Parts: sequence; structure tokens; C-alpha cells
Amino acid sequence: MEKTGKDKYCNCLYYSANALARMLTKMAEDSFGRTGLAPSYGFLLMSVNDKPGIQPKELSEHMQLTPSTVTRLLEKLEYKGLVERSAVGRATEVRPTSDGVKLQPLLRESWQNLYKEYSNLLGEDQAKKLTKEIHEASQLMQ
Amino acid sequence: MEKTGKDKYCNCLYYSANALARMLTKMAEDSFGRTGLAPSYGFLLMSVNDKPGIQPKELSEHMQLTPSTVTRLLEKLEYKGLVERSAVGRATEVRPTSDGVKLQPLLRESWQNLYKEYSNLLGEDQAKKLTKEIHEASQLMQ
DNA sequence: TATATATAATTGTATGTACAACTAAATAAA
DNA sequence: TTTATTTAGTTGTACATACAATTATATATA
Repeated sequence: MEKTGKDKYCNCLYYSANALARMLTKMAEDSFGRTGLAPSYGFLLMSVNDKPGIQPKELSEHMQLTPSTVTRLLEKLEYKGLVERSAVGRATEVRPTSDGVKLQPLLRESWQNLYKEYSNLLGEDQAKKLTKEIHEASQLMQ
Repeated sequence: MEKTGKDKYCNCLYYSANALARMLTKMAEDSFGRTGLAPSYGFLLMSVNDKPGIQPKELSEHMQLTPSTVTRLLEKLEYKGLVERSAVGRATEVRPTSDGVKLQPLLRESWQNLYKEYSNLLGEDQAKKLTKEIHEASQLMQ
């Protein structure tokens, strides 16, 4: 029998994973709204605050983003006056400005709210389980 | 104790879901490489082939993409000579061209290969289970 | 029938992400 | 010591996706 459901490709992992990611991204954008930063920037700044002097290389591993993407994100954070970059040999060291440091509590709070929000919808245990399984799957794929 | 692992945010569903989606997208781009189309375009064209005359509205539900995104994808498929759009009242009907039809077997094959590839990495049962759980989660979130 | 509201689709614009090519520095090999 | 290779980072460019605003048609209300 033919499927006539709305989400035609829901048996495809590529499709389902992307659909879920888009929804969570929207949710995260809402949660991080008060910080004035999109979620990726928020996570990046939290990493810089947690380890001042951190290098883009390590940031790209933290975030599983390509180096070029990290450069782009840092450019914008620097433009906004939230981080500073300094060249050290061939490496670059990234540090938060005082404004960047000030934002940290709000960032953590936003992240917490995001967690609460999706945990509310999925149930906390189920959310944790799903996160773990997704993470394990992505370990197997890289 | 401090986490020092590489993927710092792996306990965050937003982060993990996006990381997985990026990997699967790359895998899908490889699988669909021979079609000359990025995966989204491939799925869209498959839907049009499956239901000639389908409207963008329904396509956007099939794919869980916004109408504007679907318009953009269709523009390009039309430019490539793979689909045609015709206005019918306020609606638009989309049909494959003969070139678009010809591509269908290769699209299905590419999709099949994608399935095989991630099933190989995750194990087919685990892949199915994960897909189902992800789909259920995204149902709860929309 | 005339007006208001809702719906389908498109357009301008912005954003996040990546690839390929490149620069510059560090390390290894000759 | 000179040359070759690897590594860190940045830049040009491209692409998928979305939002807000807009157009055009259809439906409902007065």
C-alpha cells in the first residue's frame, strides 16, 4: 500500500535527522534570543570563556565544525567586541573581552532553558536517551 | 571533574542532532553525487516524479521545508530542465520533464545506497531504530 | 454584491556552513 | 643547511535554508 502521510521520507535517517536538527535549531535560536547571539555563536563564546587562549583548532573540535566555519564565527564575535584573537606563531589564541565574559551567565541560562524546553516536550529521560544515541551514532560515522 | 573530551557539547540535543545531520548530509551528497543533484533536490524531484502535478504546498509538507525554500529548490530544478511549473489559480502545479523522469531510477538507487551506507556503519536494526526515535521526537516537537 | 480574511506562492534579504585554494609557520628529510 | 612536507588559520565562493514582506487568488462575512 502507498504511503500518503505528510512526511514521506520519515524512514530516511538523513531526512529525519535534518528535520529534527532544524527544529532544535529554531528552538535554540529562541532560547538564545536574549543573548543577541545565534546558538553557534553562543556555544563558541562559552568555550572561549571556559578556556581563554583556546585555539580555533580546538574550538572546531569542540563544536564539530570545520576550521573555516570557526573562523567565520570568530570574525563576527570579534566584530561584536566579544572576543579577541592574537597570532602566536602559526596558531591563533582566542580570548573573551570583558563584554564577552559578562555574557557568560546569560549564555549558560539560555542553554539551560533550551535543555528544559526540549526535555519538557520529550520527557527528560527520553531526551537524554535520544541525545546519547544520536551522539553514539555520530561517533560511528566520523 | 572537568570534561576534557573533544566534543564538549555532546550532552546537548541541539548540538548532537546538528552534528549528526551534517554528517548524514555529507554522506547523502556523496550518494547523490552521480545524479548531479544535492540530496534535497533529489528528494524533491522524486516526489514530483511520484506525483506529477503536485503543488509546492504539499512538497513542503513532504520535505518539512518552508514554502520559500521549496520555491528556491524548484527554481533550480526548473532551470536545470528537470521540472516545469504551471500556475493554476493561486496554486502551482509541478511536473517532471522527460529528463526529470529519466533521472528517477538513479535517484532511487542513490537513496538506496545512502541507506545501505549508514546501515553498514550503524547496523541496520540500530539505524532503523534510531530513525524511528528521531522521527517520533520531531513529531513531538512540531 | 462588496468587503474582509485566509491561503498559495514568490521575492528580497540574511545567515550558517562548507569546500577549495591559499598563506604562513613548524617540522622532517635531503 | 636547504628543501620538502605537514599543520593552523584565513579567504573567496557557493549553497541550503529561513524570515518578513508582497502578490494574487479564493473563501467567508457584511
